Amino acid sequence: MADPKDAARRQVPCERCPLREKKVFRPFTADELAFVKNFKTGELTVEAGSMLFLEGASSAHLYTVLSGSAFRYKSLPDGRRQILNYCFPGDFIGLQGSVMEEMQHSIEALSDMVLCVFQREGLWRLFETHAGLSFDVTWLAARSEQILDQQLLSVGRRSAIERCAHLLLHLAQRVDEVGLMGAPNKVQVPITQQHIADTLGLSLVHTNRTMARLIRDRVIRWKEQEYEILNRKRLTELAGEEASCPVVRPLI
Amino acid sequence: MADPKDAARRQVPCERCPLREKKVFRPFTADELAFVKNFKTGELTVEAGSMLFLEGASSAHLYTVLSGSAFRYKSLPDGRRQILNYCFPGDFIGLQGSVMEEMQHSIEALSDMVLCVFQREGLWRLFETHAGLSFDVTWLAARSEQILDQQLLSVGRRSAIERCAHLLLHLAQRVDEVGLMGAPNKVQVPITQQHIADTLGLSLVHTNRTMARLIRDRVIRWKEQEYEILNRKRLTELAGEEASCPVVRPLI
DNA sequence: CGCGACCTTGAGTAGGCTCAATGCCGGTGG
DNA sequence: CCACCGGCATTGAGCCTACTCAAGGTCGCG
Repeated sequence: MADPKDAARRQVPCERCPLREKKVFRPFTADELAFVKNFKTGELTVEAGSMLFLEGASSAHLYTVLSGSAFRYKSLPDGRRQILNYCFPGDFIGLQGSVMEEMQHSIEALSDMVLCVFQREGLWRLFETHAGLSFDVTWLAARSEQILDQQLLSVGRRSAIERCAHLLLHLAQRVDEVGLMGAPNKVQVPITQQHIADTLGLSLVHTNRTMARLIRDRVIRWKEQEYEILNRKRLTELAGEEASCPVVRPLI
Repeated sequence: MADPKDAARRQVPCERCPLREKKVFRPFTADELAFVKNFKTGELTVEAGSMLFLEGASSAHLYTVLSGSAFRYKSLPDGRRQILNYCFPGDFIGLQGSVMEEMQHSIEALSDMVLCVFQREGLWRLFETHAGLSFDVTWLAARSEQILDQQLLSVGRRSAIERCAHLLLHLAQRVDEVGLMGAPNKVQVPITQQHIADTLGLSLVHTNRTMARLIRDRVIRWKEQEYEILNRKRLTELAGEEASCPVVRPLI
């Protein structure tokens, strides 16, 4: 797990990284690209279900997701679990671990993943030599805080069906941003209803019944590895909020 | 509101800022201190109840809380409100607004406050010239994300009494860190039970009943402008978690 | 064919919600 | 000085959303 020996050798050179072409990511200067290329120490391939980070452990690495997805969570001593956020391609993860001594959350791969690996010390050089990239790191931190804010609003103040609607839209948007939406409105994310329950602070049974309502009313279609949005208008009404427009962001 | 004309003239010079003496804040170099002093453009005094930031507006300012406290929240169109976090002396607020175009949350003063004012553009100079301070800004962003993680775990997965216990301990610790705890275990924070309810995702009535249990069992004492922890051990048991140890942090 | 992972469904319960009233200040204006 | 009002805390009653416990059902895989 996170063992450098597993790092794949077939590196994709950063300047030809397929992610970088997506329009959500801001163009980098040649200099920035060169730095990032050097900052990157390898690639890591992990299987679905692997732990990328473990609460309480410390971590020497930072990652950028190249492909696949993961989720970040915290647990209570008795096993209750709260999923905090999801990680998709382009997401920069592990900053907390590089900045504090000890991870306060765990991250588990939802699917097989490929990750760009960076060393914790490299981050310091980044701050010393590249103001623009430093700002980007901060920007990304602020953005993930924003997502967390939304999530907290949902869990604290929305009803079960509103929470489901909001989450389904949120995931759809994030997947779409990185061009992973299969057919239009087909969201391919390998989550189970248990994941949804743990994200929304609901029980599995109640989540199932709530999703069943959405399915019965033909608002969505649900399959094990993907779902489809059939009635986006209705889903948005239920979520009771605008879907914030996608913003151009850095890819480190 | 946030009007530069209100900026008080009686600036405290940063090098003699009383906050800076507290041991929670890391010592700054003379150079860092000089930069921050220059970065600071004034002070702002606001009354309890004022809005520091408004969801949907944009903001040209960043603040560091010098005295007083505030809370950060989001609302749903129908008025349901979720408090996301509290702001105490030493907290650096408004980063989201400086980094994104538009605020995604509001901040309201709980008490009269004095704030250090910084200009958004100054932040860019900070990143260009001071790697250490840039890292600090990122560190602070990561830290507030951590607090949010804890909060989300609470709201999503803890019972009402566990949530109350956790929040009361959390606030106590934050207040203590900056040396604002009155008598030992006396936490002076001007929050109402409505604030607690909105923080924890509970109704006012249920919050009241839950607090009543804590009061009846002599775990805490509750007054309008402060509460006192009578039985910290019990409160910690209820919260079902360690109170994370205070960490040395930067003060910008 | 059995097993594990996931989804479904039923039944009963309870934690937390809403509505509604009351009590208790402290401030304000007549 | 008193009456009134607004903000906050408190309490009762009834309800409902969401939870728990418990069984299946389906599907893919070894």
